[in-house]
Amino acid sequence: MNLFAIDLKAGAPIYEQVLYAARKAILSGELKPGDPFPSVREIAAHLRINPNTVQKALTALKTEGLVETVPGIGNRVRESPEPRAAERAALLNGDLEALVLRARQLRLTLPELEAALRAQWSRFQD
Amino acid sequence: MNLFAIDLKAGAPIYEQVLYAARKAILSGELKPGDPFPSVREIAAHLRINPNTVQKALTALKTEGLVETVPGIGNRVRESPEPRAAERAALLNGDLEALVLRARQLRLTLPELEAALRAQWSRFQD
DNA sequence: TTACTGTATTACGTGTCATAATACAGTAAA
DNA sequence: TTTACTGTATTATGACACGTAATACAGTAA
Repeated sequence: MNLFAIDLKAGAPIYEQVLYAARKAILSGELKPGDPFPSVREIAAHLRINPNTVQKALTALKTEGLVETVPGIGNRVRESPEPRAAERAALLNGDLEALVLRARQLRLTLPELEAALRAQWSRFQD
Repeated sequence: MNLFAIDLKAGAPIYEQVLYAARKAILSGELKPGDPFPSVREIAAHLRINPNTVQKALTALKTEGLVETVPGIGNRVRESPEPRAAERAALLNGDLEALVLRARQLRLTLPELEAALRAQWSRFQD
């Protein structure tokens, strides 16, 4: 099974790091809709962490609609679901405000920030 | 004493919310360098939280260089310190990547995201 | 039947968060 | 000097999240 890349670091919960790496792999196109998604026990063995910790991340992935489970078989990557307006608003208000705040604190200019944004954007498939 | 606006919500540690609100007040220009910064006990009484929780946020503000303490007198807003290159890189790589990832998940377009970024940017003083 | 899947449950240890109650040093004003 | 503010430090306690551990059960495939 193709295991997406994860390198665990201190400072954030393990299950969140697994969740983030899986999101990144799916949304960047590394894993495509219909592709098999690694099993709980496989990921756990590879990262040498507890299967329960992996399952916590998997539950979140299914809630987000990025992964679906075929009972008795395993998981696979889903077609991306329709986003919800409320989540869009939360990103555009809260998360962006926090980002701008930090950028201001670091004395970045708007052009610098925009350039960095576009650079990150281009790292994903369309 | 002028108390900056804070409305506590569930989901995030209280001291982080106090820290964020203080950062926002200072970086947005609501509180200017040289202005007195509210005392630990004053903020604690206003928000009806424990003074120790406020002090935790204050310690972080001093570490960031946004606030300084005059012993026996109180706190005041500092001149913003020089940003560190490492922190800039962390924002431009890690934080921006996470933002772009979420925006992609919500199927935002790059122009939409850029427009929202500029809108948030304009909410602060230059 | 055997060996994989996901899922659920209970228990334990650890650390963070928040509160609480004090205590101490520095400064200003009555 | 006394009083009343500042920030700071310490210790204790309770609630909760996180991670691990050990099982158990149902569904599917070879």
